[in-house]
Amino acid sequence: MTTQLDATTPRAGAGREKVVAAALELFAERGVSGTSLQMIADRLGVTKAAVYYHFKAKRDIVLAVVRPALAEIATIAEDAERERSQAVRTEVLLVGIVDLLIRHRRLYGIIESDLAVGEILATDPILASLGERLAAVLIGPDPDPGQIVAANMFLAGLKSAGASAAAGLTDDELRTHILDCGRRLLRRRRQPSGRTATP
Amino acid sequence: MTTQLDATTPRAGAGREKVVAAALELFAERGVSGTSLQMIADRLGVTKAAVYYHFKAKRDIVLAVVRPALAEIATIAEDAERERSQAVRTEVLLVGIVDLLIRHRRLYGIIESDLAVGEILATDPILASLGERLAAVLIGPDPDPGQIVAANMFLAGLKSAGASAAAGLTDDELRTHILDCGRRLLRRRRQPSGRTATP
DNA sequence: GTCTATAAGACGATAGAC
DNA sequence: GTCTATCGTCTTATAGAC
Repeated sequence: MTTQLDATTPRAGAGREKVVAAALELFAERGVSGTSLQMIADRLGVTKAAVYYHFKAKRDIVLAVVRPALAEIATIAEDAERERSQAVRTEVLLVGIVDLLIRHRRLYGIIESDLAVGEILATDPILASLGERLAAVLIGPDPDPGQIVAANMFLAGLKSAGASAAAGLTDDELRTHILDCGRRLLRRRRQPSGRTATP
Repeated sequence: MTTQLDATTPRAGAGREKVVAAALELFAERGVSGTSLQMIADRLGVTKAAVYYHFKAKRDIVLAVVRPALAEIATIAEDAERERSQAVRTEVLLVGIVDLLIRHRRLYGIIESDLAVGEILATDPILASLGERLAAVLIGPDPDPGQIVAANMFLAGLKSAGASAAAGLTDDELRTHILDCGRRLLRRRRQPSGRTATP
């Protein structure tokens, strides 16, 4: 084992990762605003100052918790963007996001359920535009308002669908049901104004 | 004008209602946890102590802001429960909730986007069970897991669908699109295991 | 009904010893 | 890498004058 740097996290260490793990649990339980550095320190059995050795601000802990999953979403969006048909782009992104949600169930709720997180994410220019970019790939170039509403409902609903309904479901069952919801919401409908295809 | 009590708020007064109005604005802008009593007082041009004359705790302000709309939802749920067919119950509740969302756009986001609100609402036994009760009426007596996931996605997605997509839409257009989403998600599908009807 | 003043404590963050 | 100790600020909430 060398001390070479990891690609995603500068100076990754055991202590640093313990902080991230404890923060993830607490953020999921009580929200980011509802979690103090004292609580993170208590869960690890250390003091606040020890936590500050690994991260110089709370904001950096939030980013460290959230960034890996968001980077994964960005990769999935790139994969989807390479597809030539919009129907396939939608399907690739849909399956990719749902799969990611299943693998990181708790994380999705953290991002979606705290206004403070949005402000922190807005700091990072790549992360800031991710939400809009997802919606854009999900529904294609010139969407009608109905599609925008549907895409937003799906992306926001992912959180709760994964959380409160997860009671007795296996990962595979949950994935199937959420995918079904996504397809229902995002399937292209006939244009209300008449034309169904362009030459 | 007499000084008789209002049914919903004990000792309703102009000052009290100003506090509620200012709190509603701030909660919508910055979340409940992100709003201090100082901010509410500043917006009204008074001191914190003046706010404390009307409400003895922040918790009570949150309840005063949220309770009227939740009471309305409860009434709609009762109306829906009186219908004999499940399809009609779903439709009545669906239309009622969406209509309420349109009328109180900001409020829905407040309830959904702050874990602290959930804890406060859990204090009030009637309000606490409202979410589960809504899902129950929305999908009927013995729902399959897919319906539960769909109902949760719809109820959670309402918030974001109303907020970020509302850019250039009139209330009526937004209502139409959200209703369309709700019907797509909640329409009963064939049972995957075979039987489509019971004798 | 609104004010000043203040209590009592949590918060994020820092300095410096070990 | 973790500690003690602390700074300065913010928080909810109260007491008592006007």
